[in-house]
Amino acid sequence: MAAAPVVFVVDDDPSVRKSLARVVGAAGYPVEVFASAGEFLRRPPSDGPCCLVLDVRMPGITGPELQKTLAKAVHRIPVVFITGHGDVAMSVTAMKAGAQDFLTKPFSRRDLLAAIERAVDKDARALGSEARTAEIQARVMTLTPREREVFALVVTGLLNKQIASELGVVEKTVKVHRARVMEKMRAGSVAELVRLAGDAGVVVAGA
Amino acid sequence: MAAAPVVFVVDDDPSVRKSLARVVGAAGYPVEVFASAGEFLRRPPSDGPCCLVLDVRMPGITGPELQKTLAKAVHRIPVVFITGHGDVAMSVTAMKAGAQDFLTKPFSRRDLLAAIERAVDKDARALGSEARTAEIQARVMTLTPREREVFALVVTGLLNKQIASELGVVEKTVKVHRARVMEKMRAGSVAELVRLAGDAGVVVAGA
DNA sequence: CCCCGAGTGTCCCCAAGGTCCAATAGCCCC
DNA sequence: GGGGCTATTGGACCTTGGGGACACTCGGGG
Repeated sequence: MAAAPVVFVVDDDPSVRKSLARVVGAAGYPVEVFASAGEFLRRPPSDGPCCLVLDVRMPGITGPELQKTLAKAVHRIPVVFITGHGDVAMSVTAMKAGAQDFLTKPFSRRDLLAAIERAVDKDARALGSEARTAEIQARVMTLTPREREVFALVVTGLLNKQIASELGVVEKTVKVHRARVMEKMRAGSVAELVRLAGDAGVVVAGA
Repeated sequence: MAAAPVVFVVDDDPSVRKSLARVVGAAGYPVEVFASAGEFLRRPPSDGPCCLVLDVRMPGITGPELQKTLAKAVHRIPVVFITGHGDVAMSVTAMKAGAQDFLTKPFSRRDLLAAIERAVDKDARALGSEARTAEIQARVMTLTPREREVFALVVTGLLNKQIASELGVVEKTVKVHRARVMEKMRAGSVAELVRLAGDAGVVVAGA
């Protein structure tokens, strides 16, 4: 059922594009090639697992610039750099910026495919946890403002009466909100609720 | 109160060692220099924040080999590589293995000190969360086997009676163990307990 | 005017947790 | 071998906290 991971190739050299598309395609990946960073950016973001094989030196937007642009957008996508004229400083910068790999030509297709597999695996995992987080966030969105407040206080471990005085209401009211929170968040227990809050990226204040 | 971050330097070239020690020392870091990886490994592991400035090419154990050795041991320490003859493949391998930075000679002292600061900051943060995890693990160690079982089942959100039937005992017994768990783990609420379990690295099964 | 978010009250039930007490089994030390 | 200690188990009793059911109020927006 899992969508096949897509490999995007961005390189200004037509012969390199063709060669890469052939090698990667032969390994069983759907491939999409782009002649420039701008062309790639105009493409709607992928929703499935994917990775980006990116040339460093290109006219217009360069590889590292594209990497930076993608990082600034939410656009999570693992990058495998390829280059003919790499230097150490460039590779280190790219790796520190989160690149998955950095290959210098000539590289073996084994190395390339290994890098792609690593990148694609990583993306699939990231996608999974991201989907989970999004699902939880969606549930949080269904909460009313007041319910959200109660939610936050419940997961810190406060008693209903403490939450009540914190919010300046009576305990009964807290119970009502609390019950709605449990229902909307689909949590069967406080333990589950706490774990949901954690996975939603919420860092509890009063630790 | 925080112990000053220590910078370890491992380089086989005496003049490089001397020069590095001077530059790093002038920046205010306590410095310890070693002429070989083996010499560094004989040193008792640092307990405070630190980082390792490591030459790549050395007779005997090389820089990357030392990095690998340290990674295999629990020995968390950020590595900043320096080298005179770096190539891209080497730098990429080192970065993928978790190096913080990879500088090629000649590098400015600004670059070196920036890399060291980054590395040391990272280590300080890692040290903090590690200390917290260790503290929690220590509390878990004070639990009896039975208490640990109850602990695990409580953080999954089960009711006392469910835990009881799971363990083949009556509810009362579970309450007793549960109370001891809360006390020994110093948790004031189930929410806190769940967060402690998470921070202890425990992944709950029945998610 | 009706719906929704928010707040509140009253009963009632069940879950959690504490107190006092007690028994059994394994272990270490003298 | 006896005494003390810990882990584990269990019972009776009581208090507090959590949560469901049902009813009612109030203000704002469509």
